[in-house]
Amino acid sequence: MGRQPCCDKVGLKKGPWTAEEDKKLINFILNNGQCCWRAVPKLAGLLRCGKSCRLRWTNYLRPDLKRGLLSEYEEKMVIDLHAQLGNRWSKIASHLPGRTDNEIKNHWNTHIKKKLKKMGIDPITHKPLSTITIDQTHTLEQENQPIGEEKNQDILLAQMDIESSPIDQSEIKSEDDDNNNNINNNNNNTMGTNCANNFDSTIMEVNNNGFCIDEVPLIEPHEILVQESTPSTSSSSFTSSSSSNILEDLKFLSSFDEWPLMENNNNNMGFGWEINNDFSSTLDFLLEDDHSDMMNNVTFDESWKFEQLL
DNA sequence: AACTCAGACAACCGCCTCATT
DNA sequence: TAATGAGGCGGTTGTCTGAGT
Repeated sequence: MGRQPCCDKVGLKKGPWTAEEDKKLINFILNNGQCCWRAVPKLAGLLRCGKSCRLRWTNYLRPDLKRGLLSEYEEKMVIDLHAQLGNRWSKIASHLPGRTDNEIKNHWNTHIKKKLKKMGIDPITHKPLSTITIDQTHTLEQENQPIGEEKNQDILLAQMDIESSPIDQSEIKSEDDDNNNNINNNNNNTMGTNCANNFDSTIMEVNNNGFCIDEVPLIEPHEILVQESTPSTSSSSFTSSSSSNILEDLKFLSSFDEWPLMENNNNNMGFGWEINNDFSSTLDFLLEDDHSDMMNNVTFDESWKFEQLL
């Protein structure tokens, strides 16, 4: 009956992943692709649960991930999407290529929540804090319902200067049945908002085509124009490395032609790993004579590539 | 220098849905 | 059809780091 268990949890390693484990997982996925996570730890020689491997890959090692802080535009999108979808981080993440649900969730909890509170907006209800009672807040928090009202959206738009986002309301309609009541109620409120007006053209187009957002990605990576922002030097990408020598850790990635490459528009942040053909030789050069100090002088684009590798 | 504290984020846990047997 | 596990998801915890004292 049923399937075999994903793993016997005896003797499995927990906690932060080491560079060595990352190497093993990456090599395995590169050679075998993503399939049957249950078998991955054994085949890759890892003492991890398959679930842990999947999480590590999807949240951290995937080559199409963008690292670093969310741009202002992405942040606005997250706020906008959260107002409509609530804490459905995976849905929100699906609109932000290269970002994971975990990353967005963390960013929401650590940055955006505070930002909104500072602005006098309840991060759960997206209502102005002054116009909502504690009881209401508590109730809504428990129910975790996305709230949207014209007034609130106006305030949000005014304060955050939110641009039109490419989300479409059909996504909300296509949600699970158990959410439909709440969502539909929410739609009644949001569909007439300025925010919704911004989506009108998209909505019409999508509805006419009969697409379901769960089936068709709304935004292809190459369609997104993320405003280039000054890269944050406080990016966690470097600090999170469990290795003491970043360049050494990059050695194993010498066969870059195996990684999926994506074209990069010069005006945009790249999606995917945009790596030059000679990047591996550049790495060799850096490794050979300890040119790590050069890392401090690389351009934004170059440093971004390095960050993607870490 | 040592300690405390808070912020940030990676990773885990438990639940849910759906596919498989 | 029921039982079971895989994969996905959201909430929570653990760990690391830097700032402040």
